Amino acid sequence: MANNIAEQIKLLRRGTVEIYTEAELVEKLAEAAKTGRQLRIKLGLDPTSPDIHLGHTVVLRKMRQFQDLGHKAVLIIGDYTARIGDPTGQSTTRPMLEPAQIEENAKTYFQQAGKILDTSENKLEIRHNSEWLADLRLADIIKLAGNMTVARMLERDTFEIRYKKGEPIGTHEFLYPLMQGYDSVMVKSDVELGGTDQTFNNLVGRDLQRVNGQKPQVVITTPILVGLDGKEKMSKSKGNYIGVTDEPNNMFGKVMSISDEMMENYFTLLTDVPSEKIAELVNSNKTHPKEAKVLLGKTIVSQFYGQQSAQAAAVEFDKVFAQGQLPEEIPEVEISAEPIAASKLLVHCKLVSSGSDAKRMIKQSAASIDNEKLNDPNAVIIPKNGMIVRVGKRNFARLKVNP
RNA sequence: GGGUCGGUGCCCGAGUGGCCAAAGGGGAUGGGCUGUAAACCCAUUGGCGUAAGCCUACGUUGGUUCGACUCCAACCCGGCCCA
Repeated sequence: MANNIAEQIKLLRRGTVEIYTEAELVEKLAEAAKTGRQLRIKLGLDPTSPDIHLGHTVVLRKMRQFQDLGHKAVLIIGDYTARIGDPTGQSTTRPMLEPAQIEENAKTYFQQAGKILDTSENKLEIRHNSEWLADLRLADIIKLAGNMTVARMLERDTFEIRYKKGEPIGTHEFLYPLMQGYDSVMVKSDVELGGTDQTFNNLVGRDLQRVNGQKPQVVITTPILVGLDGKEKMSKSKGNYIGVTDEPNNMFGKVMSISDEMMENYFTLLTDVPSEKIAELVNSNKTHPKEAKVLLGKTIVSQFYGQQSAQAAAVEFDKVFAQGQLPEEIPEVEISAEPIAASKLLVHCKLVSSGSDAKRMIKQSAASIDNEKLNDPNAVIIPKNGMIVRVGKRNFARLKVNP
């Protein structure tokens, strides 16, 4: 690994928005190099939604870089926070979670995060914040709260925006940044990573550490990855995400659907392709955008499934979408040999959400059987083995007739 | 606690007794153009029913009315102002 501090900084700086402060980071890295002490790199995670997507991997990849430089990842499971119901999600309060559910989620999370992180024992430490938060008494909490002013709290942009818009802000919401900051104190973190949406919370950690006589952590913020729609942040609930457990073909296809403008961002944040190379790839005079995107797709898929699967996904994609051929694998649907109305058949194959939807699709001539367009929802179909039912470009079903 | 405004379909938002499954926009889906890109264009967007039509839906519960998303009452939730 790079021993040169300047090189380390260059590496760590890629794909970050801000480092508070870089000078302090240099100092810590230098000290670590000199004394051999591992830096403690903190990352808080929310155990309410276990499945992780590429948006999460941005910060996880940054964590991995620190690990590769010899430092220790300290993951904090916000189990206590989750038990109360974390309101950080801008508007609505999240539901409280049972401890068992939290553990379940955390397990899934680690399974998935392990695809990015180094999970060897001396590189990873996992803590639950209930460990110290559960024991705090009211007096402790009030004292903690005394470290923060209301004006300061309102600087936080989500609060500021909501306050100006007249949206409710629960008093307890002021406690979350304090709790997270307190986590930093308790694990003696040297560096905290997080998306830009966590900036405020993480900076509070610095304040609290200072108050508690610790050297303040360096806060590194990473960009929020834009989702497939090109507008909003990638999130499961918005459905604009690429999950790390998505099948290779699906993953590749999703990458192919992003807009050209997003490629540079994805290359920078989700791959190790050197920036000079990226510049060439996103310059449409030098590289055809589609070619660049295929490379992007392959690179991303191979991180999770290896070169071979990535290549296969690219081939399959070309076959199905560029050439309009049938995909390799078509879900098989069992059905009885009874004659059935076309619209019902689509419902049976789960290619549409309802009978009405089926009728709509047929009316728009979006549905076909064995490549023949359907035009009458009531047409009677006699199911035959191997019949291919299709709706739109990408929804297929192959019939399997039960005698 | 008092006053006041408001709660509508996935989201935003119009509607203020029948013409309302509810304007408009966003999103989503299907199609066109393409590189399953963007932009743009067209269409669709509660469920059931072959259809006529029926059912469910406008915070909750009751009421007025031939008829309510629209009026009344109570309740629940939220904003703002006052204390």
